[in-house]
Amino acid sequence: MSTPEQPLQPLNANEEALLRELGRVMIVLPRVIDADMMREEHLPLSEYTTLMYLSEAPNRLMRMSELAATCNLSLSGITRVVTRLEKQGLVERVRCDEDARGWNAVLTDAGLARLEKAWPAHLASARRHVFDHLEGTDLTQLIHALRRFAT
Amino acid sequence: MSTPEQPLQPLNANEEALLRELGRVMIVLPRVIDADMMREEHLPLSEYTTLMYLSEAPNRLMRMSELAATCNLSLSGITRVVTRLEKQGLVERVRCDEDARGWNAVLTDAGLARLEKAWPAHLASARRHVFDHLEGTDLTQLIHALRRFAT
DNA sequence: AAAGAATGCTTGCTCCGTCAAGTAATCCAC
DNA sequence: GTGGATTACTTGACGGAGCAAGCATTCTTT
Repeated sequence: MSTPEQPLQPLNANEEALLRELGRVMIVLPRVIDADMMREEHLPLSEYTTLMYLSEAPNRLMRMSELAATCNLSLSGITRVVTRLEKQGLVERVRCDEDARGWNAVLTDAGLARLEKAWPAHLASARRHVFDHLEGTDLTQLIHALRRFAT
Repeated sequence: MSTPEQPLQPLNANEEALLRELGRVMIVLPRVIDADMMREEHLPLSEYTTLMYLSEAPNRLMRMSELAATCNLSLSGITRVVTRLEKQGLVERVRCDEDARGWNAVLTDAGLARLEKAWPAHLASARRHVFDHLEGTDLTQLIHALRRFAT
């Protein structure tokens, strides 16, 4: 390549290998976990995750925008997830007291029950695809690295 | 929960944290790298990856099914990527000599040039979102763990 | 050598998530 | 306190990726 360019060091062999594995995992892992959840619980991973974060919020309630950020979804994305969950009676939308522009998504009792029914499948999937392969890995170090990715 | 169930140990705090970070990275990392590639090169990550793997194949040529597996795409997914690349003149489809059902995707000279133009953007993105945050991480250990995920 | 099974790839359909534009409510300047 | 900007969320249009059905070719059996 003959064009002038910034001094970018190429990757070494280890970095190259990491990048390719990361590419694979990024694509495949969400797919297989979602497939597990669909097969065993007919609950997409996105909906499971949303229920999970809602269940941990005070009063099982979160503003839409807050929920979107927590779930790593766009605002329109969370609108659609919540609409689907609402149709199943698992969450409700209630207007926000202090700001009538805002909406809270609230986890219903049915939603909590659904989550409690579904979590073993999610846990099993996570074990199967992730934790069963972590022997000899320093978790703390790994978490620390992941936490800074894509920020 | 009162239903009988398999003895699933819940996750400890570290595992819980890892799972959530992994959830975030799986979702966000492909998105930001793709966004970088689009902004700087108008080349989606899926197309870049496809060109890259093709460039490394003998004769810059691969069977569709082989390419799909390598790129972690479904067969129909790779059909569509290759069709888009073909429209841009970056790859060609040529019938497979030894089996007329099969097709090879071949990287054209234009495709190779496109790849060489684009890779600095990809490398920079990978550095920015991944490698710049790996200080103090044992790469070999990490690669080894990732390689076994979702298999 | 002809018919039926299997293989390799493509196409039709659908889902899911993004972006951009739209709507409704609030904040701010004056 | 009224008009214009800003904010919170929703909706419409779009695109990417998967599955299942379809089409063409090859293999297998007799």
